[in-house]
Amino acid sequence: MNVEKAWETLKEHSFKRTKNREAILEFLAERDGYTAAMDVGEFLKKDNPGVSFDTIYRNLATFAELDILEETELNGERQYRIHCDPGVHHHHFICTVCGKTKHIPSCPMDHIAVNLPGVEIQGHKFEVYGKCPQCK
Amino acid sequence: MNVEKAWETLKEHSFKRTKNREAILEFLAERDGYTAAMDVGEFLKKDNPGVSFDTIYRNLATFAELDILEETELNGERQYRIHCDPGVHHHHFICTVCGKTKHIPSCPMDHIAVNLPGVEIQGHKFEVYGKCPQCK
DNA sequence: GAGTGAATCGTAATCATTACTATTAATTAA
DNA sequence: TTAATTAATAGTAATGATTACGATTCACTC
Repeated sequence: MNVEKAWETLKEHSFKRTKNREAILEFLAERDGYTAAMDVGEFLKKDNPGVSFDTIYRNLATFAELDILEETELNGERQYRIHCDPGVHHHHFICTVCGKTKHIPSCPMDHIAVNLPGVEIQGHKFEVYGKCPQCK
Repeated sequence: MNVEKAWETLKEHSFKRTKNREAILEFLAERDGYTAAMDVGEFLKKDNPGVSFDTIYRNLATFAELDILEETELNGERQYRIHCDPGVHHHHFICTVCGKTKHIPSCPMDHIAVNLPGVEIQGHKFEVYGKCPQCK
């Protein structure tokens, strides 16, 4: 998912092109891992010191709903990254030091015979944690 | 893991037998799914209205460290359950309505060729979410 | 360029969790 | 069995991320 594509998606859904949204996408496009919502906010403050929590959290949630960003929760913090392969279900290795991720294309739900009679499966979470080569 | 076994483990590590700890174990032994820390606290208040956050969180964390309880984080809340198969690595299906769990004995790490050269794997999380037969 | 609703600001509230000190209680050993 | 000692707890304040909301500003349409 590149930034151009994201703007197309936003336009399709009648979202406006604002400085804050530009800054969020610009920032996350440069990173290749998960970033906490608060850290995104810190970046926005460089250009816009008065940016409000409302703006940060609302836009990140909007982007996640539109599948522009991927979202996860780590250590009680919400984390976001640019969708690395939109539309294709996958998982991640996540570095616990720097947040960088590695794509894991396979999904445990395909490989594991999950024997759960009578239940209605709505979703799942699979993440691998550790240290990336740079942080070891 | 039954309550007797838990007390043995606690004794081995020189933890004292207190009313609060008895109540926590009694409560969680009766449940067959994850329960939020705050909900455990609510139960403690029945017998001990003045119980403090410190007591609730400290004991739950202690129990998790001793492998008496299993711990997870769901919707930004810490959740605990009696360890259903201590010492044997496994995962859970978790009902998003009532919190009840079903044991998943297999682990994706055994079945998936995770190709992550150079990384140091420290852990992983695999949970399946949905509705149990009673909550459908 | 004016009108309109979306987006934002500024700030307060919420909610789970953490922190800390004084007090109480469970165990140990005399 | 009691006294000593040390863990455990109560009570309460602080923290930190997130949510909420009225007032204002801004992006886009006509």
